[in-house]
Amino acid sequence: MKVSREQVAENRRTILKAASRLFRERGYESVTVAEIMKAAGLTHGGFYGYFASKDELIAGALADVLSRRPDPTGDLADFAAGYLSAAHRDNRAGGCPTAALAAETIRLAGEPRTAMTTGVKRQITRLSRIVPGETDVQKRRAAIGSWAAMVGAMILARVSDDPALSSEILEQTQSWLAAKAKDQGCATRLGRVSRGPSRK
Amino acid sequence: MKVSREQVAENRRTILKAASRLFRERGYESVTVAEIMKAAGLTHGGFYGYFASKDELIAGALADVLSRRPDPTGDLADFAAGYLSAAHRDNRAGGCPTAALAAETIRLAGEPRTAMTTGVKRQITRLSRIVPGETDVQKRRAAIGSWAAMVGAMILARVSDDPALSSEILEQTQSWLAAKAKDQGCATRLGRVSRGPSRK
DNA sequence: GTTTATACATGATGGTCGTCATGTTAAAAT
DNA sequence: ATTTTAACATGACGACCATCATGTATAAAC
Repeated sequence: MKVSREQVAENRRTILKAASRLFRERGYESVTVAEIMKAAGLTHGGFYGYFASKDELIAGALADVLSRRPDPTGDLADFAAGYLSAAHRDNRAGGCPTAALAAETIRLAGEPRTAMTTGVKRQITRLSRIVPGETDVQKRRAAIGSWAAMVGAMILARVSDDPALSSEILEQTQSWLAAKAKDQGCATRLGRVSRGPSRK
Repeated sequence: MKVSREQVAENRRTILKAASRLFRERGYESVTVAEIMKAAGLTHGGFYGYFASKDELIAGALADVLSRRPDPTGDLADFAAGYLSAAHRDNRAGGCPTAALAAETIRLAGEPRTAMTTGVKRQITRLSRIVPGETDVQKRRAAIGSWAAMVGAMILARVSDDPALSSEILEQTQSWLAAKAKDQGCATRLGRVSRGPSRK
């Protein structure tokens, strides 16, 4: 049975969304085409009317979810509090695609890698607008470091099967980022980082 | 043909080592038992004389490689310089098992998760000995934050198919960690982080 | 030296999954 | 209203892979 044009467009969006959620939750490989189509309310055979291959779906789903990522608002502490929350940790399917999929995407080439790279660039640019710092160079550095710390902390918290450790990673990384932000101001005010007390 | 006792012990080590390298390079799922055995110089049928299943091999290989991780020496800047190097980025198979496998291990239960959790705990403990800070609480926080940042930066650098961005992530995260370490000293010297200049 | 136990090679098996061929039905086009 | 087109359901195909059964040759035990 043929369906309407709008239905087709909606089906495509539904497939992309279902794929993105399943991939974030279980990775690219263990999720099957049949499963994605079932989650989208269709049967597996119809898949190839929408995508030429599973690889193409991966590229499409990744580009889609990354392009829809909301612009961070507020200051870095606000953003970090939301990102490094237990709710986010426990919501892989609906959470940050970078934390969920970057490590797997390393082994892919072409479109998925490029899509993820674009996502990293954009996130760095956006974060540099909200991190503290006096020069653009400083802000970009802080954006890169903070983003790496948040993504890394989320992965470490998720992999830890000790709940106390998992929470500690989220909380302490947040405090550490906050402390770093304040110190950054302090150090620059003193006239340069290099004037800080020397360590061995 | 039966082989000597020592040969058996060596074969087991060879299998674990080959598995660990292949897993770090290509992930748990896409690596086949036959491939691991071939890399170990054996045929696939013999595998089940050593391990009851591929899952058991995953647990064994992960525990093995994590337990052999060298203790960080020198100060944090030294460690970060080695960790956040282009050589490490380009050597997944021989590099940090956390950066390569933590994200995949999230989806596993039981022994592999526990092994990875133990690895995270140990690394935090070890890093807290070399990070700057005046109290144990501060040092542990810095160890957690720095470890998260290093693991996250390595993943982001590896996934970036733009070489300039990839290098920038490694270099700037390193500078950022160094600046943070110095500031941390500065801030505490000033008598508490909370006395830093207030931001909005 | 003979016997026994076992590590491993070879090959088979069953299940899973990506992909595709075909048929059917309903939307578009005329 | 009729024709045409296209979306999707059903089912099949072929490849891949984890696991296991069997045979064999050699180390270990006696």
